[in-house]
Amino acid sequence: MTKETNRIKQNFIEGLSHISRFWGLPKGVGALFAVLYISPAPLSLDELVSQSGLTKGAVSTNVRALARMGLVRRSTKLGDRKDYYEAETDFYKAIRSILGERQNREFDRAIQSVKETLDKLEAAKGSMDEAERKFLIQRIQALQDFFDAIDNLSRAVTKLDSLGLTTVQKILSILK
Amino acid sequence: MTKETNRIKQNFIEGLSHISRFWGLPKGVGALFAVLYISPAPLSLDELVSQSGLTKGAVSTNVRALARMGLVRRSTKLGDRKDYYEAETDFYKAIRSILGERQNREFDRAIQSVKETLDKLEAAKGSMDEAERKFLIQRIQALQDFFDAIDNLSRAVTKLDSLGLTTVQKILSILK
DNA sequence: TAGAATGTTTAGTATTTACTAAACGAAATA
DNA sequence: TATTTCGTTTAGTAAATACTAAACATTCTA
Repeated sequence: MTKETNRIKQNFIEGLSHISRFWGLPKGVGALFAVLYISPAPLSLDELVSQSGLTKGAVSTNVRALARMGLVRRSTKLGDRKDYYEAETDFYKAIRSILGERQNREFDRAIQSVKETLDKLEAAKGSMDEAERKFLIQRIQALQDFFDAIDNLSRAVTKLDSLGLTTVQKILSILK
Repeated sequence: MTKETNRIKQNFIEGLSHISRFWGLPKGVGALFAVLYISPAPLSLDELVSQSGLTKGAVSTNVRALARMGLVRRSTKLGDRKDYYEAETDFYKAIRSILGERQNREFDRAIQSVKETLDKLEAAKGSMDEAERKFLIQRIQALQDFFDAIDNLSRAVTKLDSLGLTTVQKILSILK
């Protein structure tokens, strides 16, 4: 591999590391995805270690996170007990996977707590100032509705085949 | 304010703190928004201090972050030099503000670095293996296209008046 | 079964982030 | 001009996070 090639790849890896951090993920996650994404063939954990500069432990956990998000796939070669990883190149598939993941975990629980507050308010009829109760219910219900809308949008997105420019234009033209 | 009322409010504040952290924001941000959101009137910085349990410094910086995101508005009262803050209740407006904010800042810069890599690859004709160059260009171009699609989607969203259930259903029904 | 190869987990550390307390600056009032 | 009121900034600290190095468990091979 030429010096120039190497420099360009390094630049790309750093770029994705940065984007990764911007999205609140460890930069190692971005770096590993970058390494895999510009590799024409699946890479083993040790290859990831040498190409990313991270240690085995870090690669192990970060690449697992990537797999959970659907951004990389795990594969094996016959007669080789190493695990190999390759980048998912269908980003829409990855988005669907990520949204699905988030849906089921903390996001739902977090939203649940808002619903809980609402239930408590409904039950508190009589035990608190009625005007205030009405006000709080109205406000928190509006928040709840908003979360539901987000939830629905995310469900909608997971059903799309892609998010190409034409799709977006289509959406826009219809709603404008 | 009754004990019960207080307990319910506290529950709500904790809920939003949690959601805030889930979205990668300081929990103080969520707490402050919650306090403002369930307040029928704008609150001063000192009132936020007492109702959130944070110190002045923390409230100052966190509430400023909220204002930058468009989730709270600053206001003043005549003949009173305190600043007052109130929650934005139009969440779609807030979303537009947040997306607009993100757009212009780091996200653009991050994406720019991918574009940069692409340019370098284009310029590297001759100075590296041609097959590999073509491969890298193809891959990174695909990533670039994806980012552009996201960018367009976010622009599209900022143009929507709301994201109500009917809107989402409309999108779905058209694209399915 | 001993040894090697592989991936995961753990314990400790470094880094980053968000907070507190207090100093500060600016603006209003006396 | 001195004093008070208010918000911001700063310096230091606490907490959370992501990493490294090494121990560990498991599976394969000799």
